[in-house]
Amino acid sequence: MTSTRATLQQVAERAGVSLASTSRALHGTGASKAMVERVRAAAAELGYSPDAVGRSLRMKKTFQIAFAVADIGNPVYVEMMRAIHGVLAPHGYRVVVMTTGDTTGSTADLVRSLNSGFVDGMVISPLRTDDRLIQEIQQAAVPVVVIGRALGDHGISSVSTDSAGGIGAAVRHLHAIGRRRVGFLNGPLDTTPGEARQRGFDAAVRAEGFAAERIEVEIAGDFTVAAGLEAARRLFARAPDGAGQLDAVVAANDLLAIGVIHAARELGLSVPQDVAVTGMDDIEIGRVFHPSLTSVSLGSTERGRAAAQLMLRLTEDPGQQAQQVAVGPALIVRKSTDGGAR
Amino acid sequence: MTSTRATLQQVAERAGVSLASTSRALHGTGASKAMVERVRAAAAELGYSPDAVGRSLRMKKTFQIAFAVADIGNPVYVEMMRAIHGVLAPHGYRVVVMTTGDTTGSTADLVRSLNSGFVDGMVISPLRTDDRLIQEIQQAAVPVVVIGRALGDHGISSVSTDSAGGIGAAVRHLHAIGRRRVGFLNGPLDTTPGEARQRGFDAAVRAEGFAAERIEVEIAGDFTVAAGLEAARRLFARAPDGAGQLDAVVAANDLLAIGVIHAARELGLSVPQDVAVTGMDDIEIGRVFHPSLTSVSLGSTERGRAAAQLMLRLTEDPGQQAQQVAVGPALIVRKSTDGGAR
DNA sequence: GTGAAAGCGCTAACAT
DNA sequence: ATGTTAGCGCTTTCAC
Repeated sequence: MTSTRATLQQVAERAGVSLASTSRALHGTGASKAMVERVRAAAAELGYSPDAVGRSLRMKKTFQIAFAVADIGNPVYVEMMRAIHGVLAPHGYRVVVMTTGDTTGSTADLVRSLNSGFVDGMVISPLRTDDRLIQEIQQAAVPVVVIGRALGDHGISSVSTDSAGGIGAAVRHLHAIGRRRVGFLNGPLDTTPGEARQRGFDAAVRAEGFAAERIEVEIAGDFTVAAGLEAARRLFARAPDGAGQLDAVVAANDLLAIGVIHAARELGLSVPQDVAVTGMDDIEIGRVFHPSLTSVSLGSTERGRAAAQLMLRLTEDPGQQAQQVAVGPALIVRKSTDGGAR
Repeated sequence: MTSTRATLQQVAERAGVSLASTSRALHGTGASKAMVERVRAAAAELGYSPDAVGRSLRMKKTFQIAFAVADIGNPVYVEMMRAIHGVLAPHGYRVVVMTTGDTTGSTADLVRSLNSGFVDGMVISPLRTDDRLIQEIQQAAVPVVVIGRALGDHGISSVSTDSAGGIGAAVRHLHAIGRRRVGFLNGPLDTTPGEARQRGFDAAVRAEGFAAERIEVEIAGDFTVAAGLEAARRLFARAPDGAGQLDAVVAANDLLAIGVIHAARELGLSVPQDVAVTGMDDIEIGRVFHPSLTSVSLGSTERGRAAAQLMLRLTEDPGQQAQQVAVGPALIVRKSTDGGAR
C-alpha cells in the first residue's frame, strides 16, 4: 500500500519527461506513441490516479450536479433521483443530494450557495416558489433546472407537467363510472402542487356537472400517509353515512390516497365498492397495494430523465437559452376504482 | 447580476488589505475588529462567496462523503441515505450518491476510484463481498465504513446487524402462534443478506423442532416484489392445497413478503388466517400495507446514522482504529401474522 | 512533439 | 495584528 497518492509531477519525474507531456500523454492528445507508452508505464508503477480537485480548479468544472428536494425519502423524489443518476453517471457526473428545507427562504439560500462552485449545475424540485427564489435561480452561478412549475416566462429551464389536467382526468373517470358524490383530499394550498391540483379539481367538477352540495374538500397538513389518514377521517365525517356518504375520493397524491383507503377501512367502507379512490404520481407501492391504486402518472422517471438531459446540454453550453419540457399526465386505472358501475 | 464570481483577491483589493488578512478576517481568526468589519463590507459589496474547489485543494478536504449502494431506489437504502444525510449535512458535509453495480468487481472499482480524492470518505453497503473488495477497502485512500457484514477482523469499520438472528425471531414467533408448516422465501444465496438469512432460517427451524418434511425453501432472483411474487408462486405450488398447505411463510425482506401476500391472494388464501407472513427490514410501506406487515426491523435509519457518525469521527482522525457498531434486530408484530391461534 | 511556466482560488507558514 | 509568499494538483497557453 502506497502511503500517499502519487501526483502528476511524480509520474513525470518517474518517466523522465515534462509535466506537460505527462498530462497530454494521459489524455491522449498530441503525444507520440512512445511518450504515451512511457508515461502510462510510469503512472501504472506509481498507481497514479488523477486528482479530481486539482483538475476541477484548473478546468473550472466539478463534474458534479446537485439534486435538491424537500424530502429525499419521498418516493416521487427517489424515482426522480434514480432517473437523474441514471442519465448523468454514464457521462461522468456525480450526483450530490441536497435538501431545500421547508421554506422558500431556505430554498433560495440553497440556490445562492451555488456561488461556492461545488457543482456544475442543480436540478431542483421546490415545493413552493416565490419571487426571491425565482430571482436567485435567475442569478444562479450555474445552470439550474426546475422540476415543477413551468418557469419559461422567467427565463428559467423547467420540466413541468399538467397536474391540474391530471386531476381532471381522475374526476372524469370517477364520473364515468357513475360516482356522483365526490371528495377531494388535497395537500397544503400554498404549495405548487397543492395549488395546481385544487385548480384542476375545481375546474373538473364544474365541467362534469357535479352538484356543489355533493362535493367535499379537505386539506391535509402535508403530502404524507399520516397526514392523509387524519384528514381523510375529517373528510368522511363531514359526509355522514347513508345517502350522504361519499362514493369517490380524489387524493392529491398516492400517499394521501393510501391514507384515504385506511380511513375508509376504519369506517367499514369497502374500496372501490362503497368508495372509489384515486391517487396521483403512480408510485411503485401503489401497484402492489391492496387494492391496487388507480393513479394519475406524472412521469416522475421521465421528468427526472428529461431534467438531467436538459442539464447535460446546459453544462456543455451554459450561455444557452432556457429550455422547457412538458410531460403529460396519464390516468392509470387499477382496482381502487375498478368495481364496476353501482 | 455580477457576471463573474468575485475571488478573495478581489475582496482584498477592494478592502485595500492583504490577501491573508482577508482570509483571516472572513474566518474570524486573529483579525482586529476593524479589519473584520472592513473586509466584511468589501465582501458584501462584491457579493463574494468562497470557492469550494480552491479551498478543497488547499485544505485537502472536500467536505463530501459518498454513499454507495447497488440500487438507490430500494427503500432500505433510501432510509439509510436519509439518515446519513441528516447526520452529515449539519456538519457541513455534502452527500454524493453512487451505485456499486451488480458485481463485486464493479464495487471494488468504485472503492478504488476514491483515489481521485473527490470525497473525504465513503459509506458503502455492498450486496456481495469478496477478497478483492475487502482489499480495496483496506487500501482505500479515504476512510470507508461498510454497512452490512461485520468486517472488524479485516480492520475495516463496519455497522452490522444480526439478520440471521432476526430470521430466528420470526421463526420462533410463527411457531409460538401455532404454525407448523413453514416456507422460506429467500433472495440470492451468494449475497451477504441471502447467506445470513438462510443460515438463520436453517438454525431456527431446527431449534424450534420443525419437521424437515414440513419445510419448503424457495429462492427469488433478487430482493424485489416482482421476483418475490414469481418465486412465491413456485413456493406455494410445491406445497399443495389441503393438509399439506403452508401455514406460514418467512420472507427474507419486506419486498419479497409483499410478493408472497400477492401470491397467497391469487390462490384465495387469506393472510394471516390461512398463511401468516413475515418480512424483514420494516420499511415504511409495510406499516400501511394491508394487512400490515409483521417484520424484523434491522434498524436501517439507526444503521445509517451510526455509519455517518462513525464516518465523522474517522474524517476528523483518519489514523484511527477501525470501529465496529452492531444494531440488534427487533421483531415487530403486525396484522400479517396476528390472526390468533388456529 | 515536447518543455517551461503561468495560474485556477485558497490557506497557512513565516516574517514583520 | 498584518503582510509576503509558497504551494495544494492540474491543464493549457506559449515557445521551441
